[in-house]
Amino acid sequence: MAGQPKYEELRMTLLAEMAGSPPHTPLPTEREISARHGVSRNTVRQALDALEAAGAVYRVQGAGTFVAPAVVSKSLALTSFSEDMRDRDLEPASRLLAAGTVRAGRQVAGLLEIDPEAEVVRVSRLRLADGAPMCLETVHLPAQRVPGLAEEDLSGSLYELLSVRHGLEIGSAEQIVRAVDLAETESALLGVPVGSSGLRVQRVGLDRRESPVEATTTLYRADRYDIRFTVRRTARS
Amino acid sequence: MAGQPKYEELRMTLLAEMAGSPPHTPLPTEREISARHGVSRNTVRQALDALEAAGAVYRVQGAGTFVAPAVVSKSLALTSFSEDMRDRDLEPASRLLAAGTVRAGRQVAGLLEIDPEAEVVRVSRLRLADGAPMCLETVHLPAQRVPGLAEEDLSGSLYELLSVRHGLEIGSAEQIVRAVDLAETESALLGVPVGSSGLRVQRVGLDRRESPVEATTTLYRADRYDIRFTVRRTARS
DNA sequence: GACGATCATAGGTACCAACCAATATGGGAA
DNA sequence: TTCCCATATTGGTTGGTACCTATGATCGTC
Repeated sequence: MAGQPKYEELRMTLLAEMAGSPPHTPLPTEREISARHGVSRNTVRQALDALEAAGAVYRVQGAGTFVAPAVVSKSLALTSFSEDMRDRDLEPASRLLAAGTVRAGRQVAGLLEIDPEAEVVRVSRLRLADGAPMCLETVHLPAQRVPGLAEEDLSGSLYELLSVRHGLEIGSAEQIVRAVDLAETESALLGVPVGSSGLRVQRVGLDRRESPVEATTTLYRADRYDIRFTVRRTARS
Repeated sequence: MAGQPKYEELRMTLLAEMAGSPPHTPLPTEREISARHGVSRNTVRQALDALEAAGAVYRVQGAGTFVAPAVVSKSLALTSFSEDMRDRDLEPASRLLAAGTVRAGRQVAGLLEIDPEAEVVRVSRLRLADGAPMCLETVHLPAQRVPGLAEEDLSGSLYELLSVRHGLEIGSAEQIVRAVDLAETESALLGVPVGSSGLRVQRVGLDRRESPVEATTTLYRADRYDIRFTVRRTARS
């Protein structure tokens, strides 16, 4: 049984040590952390790189590394609905609306990079948070890669099911976010007035090799859901 | 004047070399790149790290590094409206609606972490793309940090103005995205039917020290604008 | 007291060397 | 022919070292 990398362990340790400190508190210097924890400075920098990327610390050359101010928004990560809701201190649940196998069709086929005539499993679910409707979710997966999925228990985390039962790991996803006017049936299912707006998130999940595994359209209630994230200046290509 | 780091130069070189290759084409091994370009493997890995983060390549341990499939969505970056529109091949423009100095008030003061009684510069602009309305933007900045801003030329890029004239560099920003129902005046300004939905992006721009510099609320037309980005699985904290 | 040069110290870049872990492949066994 | 396993190869992790550059406090000068 292998442990996790040292920089990962160090990252956790530093995160724990920082927990109580007020913002802008300086961390020990890289060289000091290196000496104190008995690891090389490379390893320390790897840990700090991760913390910086996560927005937990900021670094200023010549000055030091500092605890970042507590932020409202966490960094954007690829999470399942279940994880997402738990992060928001809400209890996730699910109501299956439909599940079955259909022909892909042009649009879905394009997203999944398969033949339009190929079969896909389509699963529609109403997802609840603390018992109240939060969003409508329709997932498409190539039937070939998930045999028997439509007959399995679809009340929980789909990502987990894909991982455990079918060996599919989603490593990244492309998302397109739009505001939309909800249709009548959609408002009814979500329990909001007709004419309300919603947040539509279209996602294509990719495996480690950047090959499409799932295409999902999620329609969130505008009054209960928002998307929070941090963006950073990057080198212009 | 110093040149750029080697890994940055190497990143550009690799990006150029990859340009014509079809997806999933393997790159040379790290050791080979290292030898061929006369740099250490660490430097190669730094360059590849950047390319991977940008979604240009993907790596599989034991297999190699490969050109990532062309993606619809670019990685999410901190861009100004002007940059954003040019990325979408639209011509940005601006119509100043209002500019002046007011007391911060509780909400804005909270976002900017200043005293509610302190003065802030408020600038409201209607932003156009290819001549048609795209969004309504209202910016708040601490008056103390941007003396005389309200009297300057506000038709172009605000970020550039802040950088050049006031030495303020926005290094990162926190954003909250919601779908909203547009108010009457808003729909009128944006030129969309009453009752349309819009995408509201609330942003707090931070400088290098993670200290708030600007608070902006932008209201996009739902029919012309979407947000595209890639998310990756990260270690759970 | 105000200002500017000096310098210790912080993070940033770059190099080398070694070993670990996942992978793909080819050769040998069934 | 098929399957499995040893193994070479790839990226991943860790250690160590040296030097560069930005920062900020110190100290001297005006």
